[in-house]
Amino acid sequence: MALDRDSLEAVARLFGALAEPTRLALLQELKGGPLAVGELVERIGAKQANVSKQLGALHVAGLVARARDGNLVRYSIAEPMIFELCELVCGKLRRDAEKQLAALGGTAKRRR
Amino acid sequence: MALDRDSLEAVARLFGALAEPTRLALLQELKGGPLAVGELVERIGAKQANVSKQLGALHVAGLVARARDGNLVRYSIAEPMIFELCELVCGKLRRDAEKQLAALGGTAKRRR
DNA sequence: ACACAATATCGCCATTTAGCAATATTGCAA
DNA sequence: TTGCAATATTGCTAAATGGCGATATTGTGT
Repeated sequence: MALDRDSLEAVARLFGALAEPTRLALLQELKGGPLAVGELVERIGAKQANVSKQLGALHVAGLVARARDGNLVRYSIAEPMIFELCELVCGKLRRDAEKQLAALGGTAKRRR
Repeated sequence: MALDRDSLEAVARLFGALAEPTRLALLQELKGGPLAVGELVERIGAKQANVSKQLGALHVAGLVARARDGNLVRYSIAEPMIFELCELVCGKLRRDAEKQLAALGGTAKRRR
């Protein structure tokens, strides 16, 4: 079935939330379990203000959940689906890289 | 395994290519088979210049292939994977919409 | 009350980008 | 060649956005 303009915009917004390296890095860290903002700041080496902002964007998109825990705020993955998304994309990138290698005369690559 | 900064940027670029309603509309039309630029212009009701531009973006991202056919240029899907991506996203949006409905007291929804 | 730590928000700047009109390119036919 | 149709590109403007420093908010102690 064909999606109407509004649905396409909603899909685009969701993809847009995944279209930034910093946000992807945050999601990657959260894959291991909930983390507080400060821990995320240390791990990805970005400024606190920006980490907070990007977490806010992920939260608005419904991809992460927030939970106050005393003085800190713990974020967690709200949509495990995003890892399937990333796997699909990584698969394409791997295929592209292998093609590139082959075109440059790399050693034969295994096909599974 | 954790992706490095460059890989995250590559993934982000790919998601970015899917983060625009017009480009999603183009891909949706191409799902039915290859189409020339003019046909796409008619179907999605956008200006020719913009359609050409967005098709170029999709091509750079490696999502569509172009083939000259006489005086026209036919585009086609180069990565069927994108439809799995969209299906995952649409699934989430449907779940969200159902939740919203339930919260507002909508009729009971079937669980599969 | 106070001080302090963790997080969020604000104002700003620089970059990116969708859309547009106009123009350039490309290929076909006469 | 000339003319015409299909597509691409260019120059532009307006809007969105990532990152920054500074500041505001919130919660926990004392």
